[in-house]
Amino acid sequence: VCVDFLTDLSKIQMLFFVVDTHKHKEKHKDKEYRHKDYKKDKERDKFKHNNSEHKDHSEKKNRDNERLKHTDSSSEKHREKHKDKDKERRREEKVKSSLIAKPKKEKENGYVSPAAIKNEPEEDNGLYSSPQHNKTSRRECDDEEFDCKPKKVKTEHDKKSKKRKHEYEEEDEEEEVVNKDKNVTEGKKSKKDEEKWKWWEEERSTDGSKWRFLEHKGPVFAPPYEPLPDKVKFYYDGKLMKLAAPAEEVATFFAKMLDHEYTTKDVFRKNFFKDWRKEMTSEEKSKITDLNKCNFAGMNEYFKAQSEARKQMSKEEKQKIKEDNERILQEYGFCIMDNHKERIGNFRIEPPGLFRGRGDHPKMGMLKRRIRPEDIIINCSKDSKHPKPPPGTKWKEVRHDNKVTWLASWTENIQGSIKYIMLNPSSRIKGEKDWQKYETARRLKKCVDRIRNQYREDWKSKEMRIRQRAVALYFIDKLALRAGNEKEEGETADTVGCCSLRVEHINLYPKLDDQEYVVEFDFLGKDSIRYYNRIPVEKRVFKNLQLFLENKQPGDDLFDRLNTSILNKHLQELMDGLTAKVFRTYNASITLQQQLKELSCSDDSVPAKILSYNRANRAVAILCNHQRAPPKTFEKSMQNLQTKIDEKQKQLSAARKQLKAAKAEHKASHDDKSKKAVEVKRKAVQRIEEQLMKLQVQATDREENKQIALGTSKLNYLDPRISVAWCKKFGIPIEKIYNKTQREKFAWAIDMAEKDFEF
DNA sequence: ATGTGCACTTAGCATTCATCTA
DNA sequence: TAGATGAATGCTAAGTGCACAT
Repeated sequence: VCVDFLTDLSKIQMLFFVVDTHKHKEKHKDKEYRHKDYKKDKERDKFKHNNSEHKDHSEKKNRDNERLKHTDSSSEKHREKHKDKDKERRREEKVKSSLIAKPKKEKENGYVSPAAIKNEPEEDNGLYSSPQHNKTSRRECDDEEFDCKPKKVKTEHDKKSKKRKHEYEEEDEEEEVVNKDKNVTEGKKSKKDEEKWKWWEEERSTDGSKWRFLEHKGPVFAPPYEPLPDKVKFYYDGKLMKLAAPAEEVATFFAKMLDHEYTTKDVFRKNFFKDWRKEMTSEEKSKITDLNKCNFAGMNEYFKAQSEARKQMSKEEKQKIKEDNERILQEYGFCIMDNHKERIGNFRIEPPGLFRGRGDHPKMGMLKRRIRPEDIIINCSKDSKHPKPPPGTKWKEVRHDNKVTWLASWTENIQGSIKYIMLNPSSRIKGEKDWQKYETARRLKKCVDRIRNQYREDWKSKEMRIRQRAVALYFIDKLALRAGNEKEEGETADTVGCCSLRVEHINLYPKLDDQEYVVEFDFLGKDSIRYYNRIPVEKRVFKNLQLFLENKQPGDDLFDRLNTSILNKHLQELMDGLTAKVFRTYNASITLQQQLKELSCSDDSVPAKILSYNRANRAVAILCNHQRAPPKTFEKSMQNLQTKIDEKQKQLSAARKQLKAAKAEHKASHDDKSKKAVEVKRKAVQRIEEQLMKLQVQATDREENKQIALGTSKLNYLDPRISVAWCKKFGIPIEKIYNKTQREKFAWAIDMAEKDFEF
């Protein structure tokens, strides 16, 4: 039965890339591989792909399941080539402090119902004047927003939803940590109350302000450095050496990472050493001139022992730490925004350390310096209780800008970018934005056909820039590529998106296997994750690409007449609020919806339905190229699971035998007792069958998920209302799909989506 | 058109927590 | 009950896109 069930399942859908563990196992054994020896691998890949048949039939997902993070050596070439373009680094501290918020153009805020005007005069002003509604005359995409705007049906509605909410909470408490919840602080209670606030049933402000009142306690700073005890030794060139605190601190950053691959990389070591020397006394500086002569082993052992000791702590000690953390959370982890207590996302300032850039980052290993109160800009209401800086210190600035959402900010010293302290995803301010994002994507749904027709027309344009724009847009739409902003060279890893693709990132095959006009993409995208895909395109696209490639070097831009701002300007004209990234959201969500429709079968058991959901989710993750390193223990845990399955199977056949025996017994005796025995056995068989099926489903799911990360798409690209509707339709408890954090983030969707919701 | 600063979203990896197993 | 394991959470880097200046 189970085997049949599984084969059926695999028949159902076609989004499967075949997991060829044999071929790929070796490569993935350790993740170190990912950054090494890439060039060779690239060649091998090409070869492999030329010769291996593609088993994946899904058009969009026609890509290798072997996508690796890596380092691209061709970037070197590229950097050389463009060196002349290199601009002066803007590393210098920009301490420009604009005290007052610049008057900005009003932000899109599309959900206000003209019928429900609030009394507050400040809101009246903006109410009808959402720029989005004034600007364009083409409104065909707009209506949706009005359908979904928060409805003001207070009383009635409230009762209903309150009841619903209660149901959720009860389930919550039964399934999760009831007991623990109780003995944790009182503060929890008011938090619980806050969770019930349904901001999505309220009107939105339309004047571009993000809040009216904001009060918080400021950030939590990293604990000060504690010098090492004397027993911890550091040797330079074999000789014992005691470092002064500043240099010692930086040395410990390195010592803690000794086991990490980073510390073997030249760039990392070079950057670290350079910055480390800046922290040394002149005496230290003159002695320590070669990183290779430094012996951090003693420090490294010390930290290992420390973390071991932490693990071995008694229950009481652990409990105390937990309570301390909880206290800090209660004090600093929340703020008051417009009459509601809201959770802050990251209220701790990033501690000092060594910069860990991803991929081939030119700045890896640089010292991330300690942030002091003097570096922090506080943002809060004028009439709020301002946060106090730690005794003896001052804030850099306190401002009152309600056009932004952050509570505190500082400038980071590696890239010179600004870091922010903002609210948790469950907050109103994040939730509204998220909801709005999906509404924009739904508007795109309404006009996507028109836009697609248009770019197909544009492939024929006599203007090069229009053709390039149209082809790029086609990629963004079809392959869900990122926009690809330009980046400053030498400041970050060499990665690209659609508009910044270079000639070296694609290969054209007029004919490949039995397909025509195949484009092969091979480049490093965000986070230096490799995007590898081969895909047949329409002839016209192919011819255009050939045209774009004419007379170009590998390091030249593929779309030399295009950048993201040109593209987005064009998109803005096609639909209000449309940008390149909306396509990713749209295609992700629509794919989920379609896949769910195709894969779900109401006769399936709950685990089977959830497998279907995960597969739909997976299709999206593949589309968006969301990868992960295969877990270190993957093979082992698969084996364990297989062992379990084997055992279950044995159990099952044993149970079946017993059932047979019982039946025979019953046939012979026809008494009540034997009848009962048959029933008991039958039940046992059934139970074991179910367990076995569950295990097998689990195994399938896990195997398919080896290199694919579902979380990112679930959290950022899939309209949660699709999932909620699906759960309601198929009677799946929402907890099976969203964990606690996710349910908090998507509370708005869980509350408002009914089973007939259509993206 | 181009450059730059800023605000905010999206991303994968590291660490911690909870649960299961021996 | 310790230790292993997988899930959840935390952390912060790396994107996108817009406003504004030149």
